Amino acid sequence: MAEREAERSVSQTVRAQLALRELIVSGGLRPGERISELQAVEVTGVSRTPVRMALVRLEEEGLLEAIPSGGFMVKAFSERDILDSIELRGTLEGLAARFAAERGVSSRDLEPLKECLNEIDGLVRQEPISMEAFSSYVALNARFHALLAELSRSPPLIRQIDRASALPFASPSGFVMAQSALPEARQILLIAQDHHRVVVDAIENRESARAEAIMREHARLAARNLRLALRNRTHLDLLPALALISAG
Amino acid sequence: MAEREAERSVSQTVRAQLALRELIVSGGLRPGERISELQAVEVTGVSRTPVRMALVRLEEEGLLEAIPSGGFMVKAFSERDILDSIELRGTLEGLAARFAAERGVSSRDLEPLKECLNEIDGLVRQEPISMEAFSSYVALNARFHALLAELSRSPPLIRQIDRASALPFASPSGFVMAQSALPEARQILLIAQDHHRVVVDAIENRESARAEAIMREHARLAARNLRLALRNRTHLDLLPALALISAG
DNA sequence: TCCGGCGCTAATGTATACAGTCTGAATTCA
DNA sequence: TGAATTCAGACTGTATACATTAGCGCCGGA
Repeated sequence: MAEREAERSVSQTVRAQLALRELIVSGGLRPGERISELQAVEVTGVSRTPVRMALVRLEEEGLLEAIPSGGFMVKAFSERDILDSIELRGTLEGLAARFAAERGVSSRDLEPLKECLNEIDGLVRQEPISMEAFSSYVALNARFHALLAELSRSPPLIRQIDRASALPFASPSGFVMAQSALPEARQILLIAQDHHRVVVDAIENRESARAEAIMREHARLAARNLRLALRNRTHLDLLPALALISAG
Repeated sequence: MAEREAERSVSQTVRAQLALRELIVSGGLRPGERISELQAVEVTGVSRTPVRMALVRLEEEGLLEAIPSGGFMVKAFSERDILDSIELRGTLEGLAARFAAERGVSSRDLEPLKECLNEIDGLVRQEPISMEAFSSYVALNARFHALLAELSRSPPLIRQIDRASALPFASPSGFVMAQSALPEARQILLIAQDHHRVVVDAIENRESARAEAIMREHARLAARNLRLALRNRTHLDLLPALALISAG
């Protein structure tokens, strides 16, 4: 073993999990397609035991589905599933925002959030948003949402949001980048950024109801945009990617 | 192998998972206590491989926590964690109720819910509620909440509710039964049952906002009762049990 | 030609052997 | 006497061998 000397620090299980997740979200395996252990062994380069562990974790994560007769397949999501997931996440994040506002946060805690906001501002200011900028936006947006969840100071809620976010919003694939060329993209991003700003303001002023409402609205906007996007391009393959951009 | 001929139908992994979960929620292992694989092997009677799978699943489920240096320990929950979990579940169930109301359900779909309601009615009618009746109530209440989640027709949401419900509400242990003797128990059950009735009515009449609001209120009542109960008896060991009764 | 049964192959589920590492204690030196 | 270092034990992480089962194709009969 130890064929690859680099990055031997992390466990084989984690490496397998990352590799398989990447394979799934990048579209290397079609939804509904079976994923055999030996196949996974070849892909990841580790033994069957860590591969199995990774598969179990990915199942719990929601990316895989157990086949009754044994083994796993890539989980397939309907359009409705993804729309629901967006609203679900919005609801959870609304609760997180409410908790943050109710519990009260110091301005010191809000600092990272505001930094994030400013960085995003710098990105969306560009007129046609470059693919690189859009890529950065995706990362920053994820960071903002993660920070917001943390602000709730509720481990159970943070955990749940993590679970809810993991799935249909996973892939920063090529499809996503392609979306950045759309003329509406910048508009969506500007509105989403406005939502971000409002929620920070609401939390700062302890307006819990407003904080919760805006995050729900944020999700509703995302869902609406996804629905619109689906009118134009009906490739189901694009769903995860579209969900990502729509989730703003 | 096959030392126990009975129940060879289910896989070793599932058996191990059930046995270990029972061990944890029944209090056989204290929160924070480490659970070694060999120990688990002795308890479950299966080999290390299925035991490991079960441990990973239980970690993803939230009952266990990974120790950085390796292995797992029983997860410890603070009072705040449990209160948050109750509110979290209420929020998710509120969304489920809203989905059900928005999407519209046939009276045929509501039939099982109403049956459940009637059965609970029969139980709470008794003046001092017997331990057996209370035990039945716990089961029926869980059934009601599961049915409600199903009514949302949203697999992602159902899954999430399942996850949120699993944890601090797990153990139907002896402690729970002891609670049934409390004089306030019946009052709590009656109010909770009223909530149940209202949500079914709201869904039937497509009042989505009302359906959502009542489930949130339901959770808030539960949280308040738990807080009150904690004033009297401050044993942290009782938390899961108290959460269960308070979750009504 | 079609249907059914039988056998094979391959993949999963399980068990166990092996290696690396962390913990804890005991011993030794300052 | 205290602290540090080393050694031993155990436990996890990993790899692989074994068994069982499900799926699938082929062959034979109607």
